[in-house]
Amino acid sequence: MHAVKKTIRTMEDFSTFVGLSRPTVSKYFNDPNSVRKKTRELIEIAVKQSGFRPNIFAVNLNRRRTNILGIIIPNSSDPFYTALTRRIEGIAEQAGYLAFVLSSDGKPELEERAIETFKSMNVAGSIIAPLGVQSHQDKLLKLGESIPMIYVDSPLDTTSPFVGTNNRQSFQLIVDYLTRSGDLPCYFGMPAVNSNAIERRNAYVEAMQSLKFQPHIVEVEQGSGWDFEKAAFDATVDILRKGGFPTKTVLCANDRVAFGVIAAAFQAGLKVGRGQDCDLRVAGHDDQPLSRYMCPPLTTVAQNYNEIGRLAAALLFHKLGEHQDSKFELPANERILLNAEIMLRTSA
Amino acid sequence: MHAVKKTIRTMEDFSTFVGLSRPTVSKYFNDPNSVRKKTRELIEIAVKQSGFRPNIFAVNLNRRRTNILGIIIPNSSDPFYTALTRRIEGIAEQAGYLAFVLSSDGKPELEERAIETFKSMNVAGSIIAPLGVQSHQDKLLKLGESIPMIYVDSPLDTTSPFVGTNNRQSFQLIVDYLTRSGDLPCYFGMPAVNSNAIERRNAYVEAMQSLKFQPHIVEVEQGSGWDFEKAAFDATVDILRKGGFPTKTVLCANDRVAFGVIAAAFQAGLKVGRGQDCDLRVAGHDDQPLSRYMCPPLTTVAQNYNEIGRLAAALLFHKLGEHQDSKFELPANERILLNAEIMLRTSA
DNA sequence: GGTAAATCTTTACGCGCGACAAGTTTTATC
DNA sequence: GATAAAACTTGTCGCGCGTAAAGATTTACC
Repeated sequence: MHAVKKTIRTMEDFSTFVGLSRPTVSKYFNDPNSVRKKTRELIEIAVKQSGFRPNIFAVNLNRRRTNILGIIIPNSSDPFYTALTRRIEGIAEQAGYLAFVLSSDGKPELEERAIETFKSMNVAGSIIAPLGVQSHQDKLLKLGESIPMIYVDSPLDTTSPFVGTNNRQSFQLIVDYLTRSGDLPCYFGMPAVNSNAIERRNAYVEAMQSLKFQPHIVEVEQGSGWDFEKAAFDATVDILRKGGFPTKTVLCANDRVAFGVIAAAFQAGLKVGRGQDCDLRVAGHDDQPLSRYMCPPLTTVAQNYNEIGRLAAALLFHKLGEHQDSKFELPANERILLNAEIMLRTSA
Repeated sequence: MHAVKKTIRTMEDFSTFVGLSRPTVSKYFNDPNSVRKKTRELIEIAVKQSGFRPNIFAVNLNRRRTNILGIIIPNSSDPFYTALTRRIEGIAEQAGYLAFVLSSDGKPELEERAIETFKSMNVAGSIIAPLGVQSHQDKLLKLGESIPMIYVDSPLDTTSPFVGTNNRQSFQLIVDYLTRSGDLPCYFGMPAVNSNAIERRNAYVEAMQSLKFQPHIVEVEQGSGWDFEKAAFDATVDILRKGGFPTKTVLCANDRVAFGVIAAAFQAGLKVGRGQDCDLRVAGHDDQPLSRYMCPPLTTVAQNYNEIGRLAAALLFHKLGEHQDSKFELPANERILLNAEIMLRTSA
């Protein structure tokens, strides 16, 4: 702390500082285990002292494969995607990769720009929550020819590697519960921002039919983008003015839709919940962080975003040929559907 | 679409494809206006056809200043920060910069890592929402010596460039309203994750005293990190069990705290709102996207995150010597406190 | 049409590091 | 202590592009 060294900028500077040759230091940064233990400790101490980190651009310019992972999510304000992202970021960092997150913000042109940015960065691999039918399928598939890509949340097509929630299972679960415990659920959709919108709708219908019940669908206005709460709120206000929902139980395509429905119901003076004195039951899907703090706490189905993130990363690393910890058991195939877990609270 | 050209990878390839020399093309990518209109159009057409983008690493390796901006936020799941981030990302992109967002996730060591990552990327400038007292002040200030840094949300110290909300004004506003319209507000704090925790507390006390009222502070348990809702929920459950709040109006340090309070009050059978039949008024601060969909809709003070983002970016670009649009009026000094706007809804 | 200015081309260097080859020193093994 | 293997050093090349200098060509203007 008393001697101010000449500023160490390059790996050259750093290597003379440590008293080693640059290639040796370079080897260390590429794989710490590729140098002798004594050398490794020497370098590690010097790193702490000097705070040196190799220049990211120089490292990745002249490398077969960069250490950058590209992540694209459709909405950066949705806690589900941010939580998923954080999980992947953490795993990536542990494996020595840097996760670069871009949001397509619901807009296909931004998704395209993100793809091009990743191309210009020569990312090693990519994890993408696509915009669905509006996605630049061709561009994504083309990028997928040169680098491994994993899709999450909603599949791009029927063949690309995918990790997400089994909507059929999750809706079976919640429909089962709702039909057993009260009024038949009608289904309140979400804007068709990705394939989940259609899939969940179908999953609901299927679940109802398997129980020999008549499905009831409440169509939500399209074109409202990712502001689910507002779309659902406005639609519910409208529905309540026109006589109410077809049944006294509303199963929403996701929690954010449920937030809008509950807010509108509350403001219309309706009491939401499963009590005797309640007017409406509302259930969601996803288990957002705030769902348990709703009034009433939202009954929903929890997507296992931790597992989705972990498996997507595992799948990606597998394709990158990374030797993972043995605890990272490899998924059997490349299309993984995780089961969801029902979260019984008091809204339904 | 019929002729498949030889794959264009480098700027060299691209320049022969366009029929220009590489330095000219290079000039174009650095500043499209530095080449003749005719040439510019030529290149632009070729870019569309080929989808070529210069390799980011090569570009930034040999440049006085990179085109990367580093952004650090303390919590990637908080809609306030993600909204702020999106705003900055958009402005950065328009100016030809790439915004790289990292989250310190409330942990000082992650904040330090983020700083080091940005150093190794040689970022042109940085916008940071610091962790406050726990921040690596020394590292941040040291980084600030070599590149321009702007702080947002909560100041690092008393001298560094800063853009944020004027807590004194905003709390004056809400305290004024609350005292005028009903019971005196007590103050429900937030975990001391940054300097806002202290500042807002003081702002409340000051506002109360200026009105000759006795301030009442409800201390919140520390050490709960960024899970504000849970901390507030648990604390409220405890408080209600022990006889309730000191007054019948609770002014929360932020909306997420208010969510927790409202949820706990609801589950305790209390009615929240400003009606005659209500047991408790609850007000927040920030105006989160979900606040208007709470039950009841949350009365709060809106931080102008759009302006915070815009001004932080403007300040940064100014320091980078970028010539901005004239509509970007330059802030007079480097510490900008924005006024907040009260959002009267029905919770208080 | 002549001249200067603007714009382009050609040529060359180097950013910081990965990668590889060839030579030298250290470590492990018996 | 001899021998081979492991680990290191020295030296060199090139990734794709920014940048600068010097010369060739085009444009603008009277």
